[in-house]
Amino acid sequence: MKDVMDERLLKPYNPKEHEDALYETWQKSGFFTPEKTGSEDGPRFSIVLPPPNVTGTLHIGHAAMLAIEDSIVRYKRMRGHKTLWVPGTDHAAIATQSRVEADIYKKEKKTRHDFEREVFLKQVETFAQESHDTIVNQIKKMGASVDWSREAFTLDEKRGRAVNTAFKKMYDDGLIYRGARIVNWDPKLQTTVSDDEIEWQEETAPFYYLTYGPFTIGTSRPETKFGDKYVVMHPDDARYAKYKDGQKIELEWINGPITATIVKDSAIDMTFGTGVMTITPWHDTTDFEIAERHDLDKEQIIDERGILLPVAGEFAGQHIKKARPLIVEKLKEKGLLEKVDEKYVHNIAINSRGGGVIEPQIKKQWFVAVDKEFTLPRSSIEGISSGATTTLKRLMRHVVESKQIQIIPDRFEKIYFNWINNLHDWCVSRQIWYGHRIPVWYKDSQIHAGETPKESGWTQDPDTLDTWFSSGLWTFSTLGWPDTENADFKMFHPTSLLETGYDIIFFWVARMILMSGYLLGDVPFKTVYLHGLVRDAKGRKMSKSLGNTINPLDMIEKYGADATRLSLLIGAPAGNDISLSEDKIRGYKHFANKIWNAARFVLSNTNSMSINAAPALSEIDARTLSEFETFTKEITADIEAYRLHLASEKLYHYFWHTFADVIIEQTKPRLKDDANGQDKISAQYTLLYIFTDCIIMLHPFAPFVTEAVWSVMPGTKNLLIAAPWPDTKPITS
RNA sequence: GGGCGGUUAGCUCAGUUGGUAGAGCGUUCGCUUGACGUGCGAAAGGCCACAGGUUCGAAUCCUGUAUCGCCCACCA
Repeated sequence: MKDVMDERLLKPYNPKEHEDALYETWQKSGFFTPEKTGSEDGPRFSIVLPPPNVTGTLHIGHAAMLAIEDSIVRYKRMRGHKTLWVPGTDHAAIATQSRVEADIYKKEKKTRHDFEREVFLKQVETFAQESHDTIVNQIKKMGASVDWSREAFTLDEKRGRAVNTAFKKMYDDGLIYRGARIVNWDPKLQTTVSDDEIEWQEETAPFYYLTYGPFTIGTSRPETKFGDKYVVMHPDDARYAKYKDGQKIELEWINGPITATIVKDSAIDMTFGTGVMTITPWHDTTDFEIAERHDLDKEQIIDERGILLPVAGEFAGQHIKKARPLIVEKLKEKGLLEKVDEKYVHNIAINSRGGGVIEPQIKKQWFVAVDKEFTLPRSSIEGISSGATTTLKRLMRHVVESKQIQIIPDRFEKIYFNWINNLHDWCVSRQIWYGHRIPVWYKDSQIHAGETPKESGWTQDPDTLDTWFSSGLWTFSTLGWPDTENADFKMFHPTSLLETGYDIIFFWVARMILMSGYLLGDVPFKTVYLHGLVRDAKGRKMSKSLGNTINPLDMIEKYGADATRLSLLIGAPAGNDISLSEDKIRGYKHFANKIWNAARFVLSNTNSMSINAAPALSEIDARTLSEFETFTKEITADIEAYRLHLASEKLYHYFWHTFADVIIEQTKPRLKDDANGQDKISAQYTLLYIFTDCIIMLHPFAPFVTEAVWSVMPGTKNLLIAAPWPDTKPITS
C-alpha cells in the first residue's frame, strides 16, 4: 500500500513545509478574485478588510479578525458565491504621525516643527510603507484569501479623490461648516482630537475652595480662573434666591477688584460643593455651553502650548504646571483660599492616540453637522424616499432601527443607539500634517472648497482631516466610488458583511453608515459582525507593559497558521472577549496532525475508491452516513448564522471523537484482506465519503492542512479552495 | 449618574430555539493496538453565583440579591 502513498504523508504534519507554498498556489489560481468565483448572475458576497493601521505590526486581535473573516469568505466561495474580499491599510493619521514623532524625538531630540512639512511627511511615509509591507506579509501568513489585485490604502490617490468629493458635497449641502467651537486640544501633539479619541483617567488632586465675593466656589484648576467674571447658580436654588440673573457684584479677585455677573443656569448641580461656580468658557466644555446659552464673553487664558496669557497678570508667560502652586500661594496670601481638599478624585482627559492631557480650547475648526436637515436626492433605504429631508443622525438611527443593517450580537444595537443620542457635531479637522489635507482654500475673505483653484493667491487650509473621515468611505471608496458606473461598485455595493471589533463601532461602523447613507442613500453593509478583544489566559488585556502579548507570527512559526486560527475561532462567539493561551494553540496543532494522520489511514485503505457512485451500503454505514448528513446540515446552519465558534468546535469534535475514535476504529476489522467483499467496499466508501466532506468543511477554518491533504488525495483535480460545499449533494444512493 | 455583559470541571471558556452539562490545558491509572505517543483506552472532578417564580421539565425564560468587568456621560 505504502508505495502508492504520497511520501509527504508518511511524516508528521509540518505546517512550515506547506503553508507558504499553498498560499502562493492559491494566489496564482485566481480564486482570491471574484473573476474566478461564482457566476455573473449568481449570489455575491463582498466584504472589506478593516484596514489595519500602518503604525507597526499586526497583533493577535488582527489575527482573530483575519481568521473569522477568512473562514466566512472561504465558506461563501465554496458555496458558489461570487466572492470579493478587499484588503487595504489605514494611514491612521494621528496615530502614525505621533509614532514617527516619538521615534524622531528619541533619536534626534527634534520635533516635527524642526522640519519642513514635506520633509517630515517623507519620513512618515517611509515608516508607513515599512509597516505596510510587514502587515501584508502577516495577512498572507494567516492564510487570508483577500484579493490583492484590489488592495487599497486610505491615503492613496484614489481614496483622496473620494475624500475630496465627499467633503465638497457635504460643504455644498452645508453639512460641513467651519466654526469657532470648543474642541479637545492636545498641547503635546498640538492638534485637536475627537471626543471618541479621549480616554479618561482617574486622578487624585487638590481641590481648592475660593472666596468669590459673597460666594465660595470650588476648583481643581485655579490657573484657569483669572478671567472668571460670571458666577453661575441654579435658578431653583433657594440659598441664592436673593441674587438675580444679570445682577452685577463687585469683588476682590486674584489680580485685583472685578465686576462679576450673576448667571442662573440649570446645568448647575445644586448638590455639588456650594452649588455655585464661576465659568471659564474658553477652557471647559460645560462652561462654553453655558456661555453660548447666555451669550457671555469668552476669553482665552491659556495658549496652545499651555502658557498663561497676559490676562494672568504677573503669571503671564508661565506654564500652567509651574504657575499653579504660585497662584495658590497668592490666593492664600490674599485670604481668598478657604480650604483645600487634598483627596479630591476626578477624571482627566487624555488623548488616547499617544498624546497628552487634553486642554479644551475654542478654535476655528471644521465640523460635520449631524443634526442639520438636508435633502437626500436618491435613496435605496426603505422608509426614506428619494428627495426626503432628513439629518445624518436620523439616517444613522433609522437603518439600524429598521433592521436594514443587522448587528451581531444584537445587544450592540442598544449601545449604538445610545451613542447616537449623545452625538455632537463631529470635529473633522486636525492640526497634524499626515493625512488628507482639507480641500479648502482661502483668499482674503473668500472660501473655495473642492478642487485646487486655478488662479493664484489662494492658500490651502493647513489642517488635515480626521482619519475616520476617509475610513468612513471605505466600503465604497475601495470599489471605485465616486465613479458609480464602476463595475465593482455596481456588483459589490452594498457589501454583504462588515466584520470588526466592537471597540470601533463608533469610530468606524457608525461613520461608514453616516457616509454611505448621505453620499449614496444606501447602507454600506447588510450585516455587522462584532468580535471581542483577545485577552490573555487570565482574562487580562494584552499589553506590552504586562508582557503578556502573544505575537501571531511567533505562533504561526511554532504551531502553524491553522492551529493559530482555530485557537481564535473555537470558543469565541460574536461580541465576547476571548482568552488565549499558548496551550490552547498547541492543542490545535495536534488537531492538524490528527487530520494528517487520519488522511494517511483513509487514503491507504481506500486508494482506488471513488465516492461519485455509492455501492450497496451495509446497515451500519447507511446509518453513519445519515447521521453525517444531519451533522453537515447543522454545520452549514451554524455558519450561515455566523456561529463560527460552534461550527468549528463541532467539526473538531466530530472529526476527532466520532470519525477517528468511532468510525475509523469500527471500520478497521472490516478492511482486512479476508473481510467480506461487499461489506469492505461499503466501509471503504463510508470512510472516504465522510473524510472527504470533513476536509471540505474544515477548510474554511483550517485551510492549509486541509488543502495539503486534498493535494495528495487521488481523484482531486482542482484546489480545495474552490471545491463545492457538501450540503447539496445526495448522501445515499 | 445611565447602559451592557459575565458569574458553568483545578485554570480559561463553550452550551444555537428550555429536555438530567461540554472543549482546551491540567490531574490519576493503563497501553510499543498494523493512521497517529502531537496518540489510544479508562478515571477523578461541576447541587451550572444566590433566592424566588413560570413550566411536566430551566445552566437556558421572568423577578430580585450579591459580586466582577466593560461602555457611555462627566460635576465646577
